[in-house]
Amino acid sequence: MPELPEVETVVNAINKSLKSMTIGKFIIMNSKLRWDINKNIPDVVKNKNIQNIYRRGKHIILRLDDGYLIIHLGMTGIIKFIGQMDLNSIGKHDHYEIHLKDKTILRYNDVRKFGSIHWVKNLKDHFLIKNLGPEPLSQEFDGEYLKNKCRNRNTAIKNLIMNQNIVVGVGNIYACEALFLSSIRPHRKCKYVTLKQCDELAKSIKFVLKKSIKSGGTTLKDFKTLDGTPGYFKQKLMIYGCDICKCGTMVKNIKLSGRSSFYCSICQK
DNA sequence: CAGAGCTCCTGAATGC
DNA sequence: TGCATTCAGGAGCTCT
Repeated sequence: MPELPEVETVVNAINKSLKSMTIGKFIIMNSKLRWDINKNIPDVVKNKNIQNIYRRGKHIILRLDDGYLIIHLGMTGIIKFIGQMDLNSIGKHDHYEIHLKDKTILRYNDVRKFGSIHWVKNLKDHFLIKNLGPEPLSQEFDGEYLKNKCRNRNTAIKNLIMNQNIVVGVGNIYACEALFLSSIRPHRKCKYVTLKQCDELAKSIKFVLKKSIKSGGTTLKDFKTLDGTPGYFKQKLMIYGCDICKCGTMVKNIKLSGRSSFYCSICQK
């Protein structure tokens, strides 16, 4: 499931092939995603140059001459390079293709249809972008920032760090891992989390994300050479999906806002 | 406003 | 073997 590191990996993987290239055509095979793909996109992006490709939170942003494409991978979205020969075999879950003038073809596949693509003139005002919190790897995001957001809040700390309006890019897995590393229980109420703990938590979030980006980088090669095989990096997770903590205690799994939340009742307070 | 729960979707895993 | 049920999860939306 794509969280920030996976999106970063994808952006890195497609950056070289797309930057400064021109879109030849955009083909919609199946417009049904989280939001229906706007039928105007093929016309609007035709012959446009891709000036820049970058990540904002979990969104992939393609900056074109006069607007932006905002791509979200949802849960199961995959962008792969395909060859001319693959054009004949359109899979059940293939949704759209971007054909560049130089014959490079990108195809978007999404089994669960939680992903999306939007065309927008003004990025900052778009509803998916305008309320996003700071990037977790930025200086702005630190213990003090977190502590301020925690004040007077009754919700669980795990909900807070997964809230994209507070900080972007932290999904369920990394939230669990970061809380484990900073010895805080996922259901601890925000208002009871101390500044010291917020410090630890902010550091842990940066740590797990950086580590994953690094190991995501190793799948970058696979991503390209294997021609689209999903490059989910396999990282050793300390707590998510584990049965037993490194301390020997049984790992607990509770539901928070419908999400599986793994923690160790001994190591986390 | 804050926060909990619902919802979209499909395939894998589990139950009888 | 096979049908039915449960679950996973990003995040906007609805309701309290």
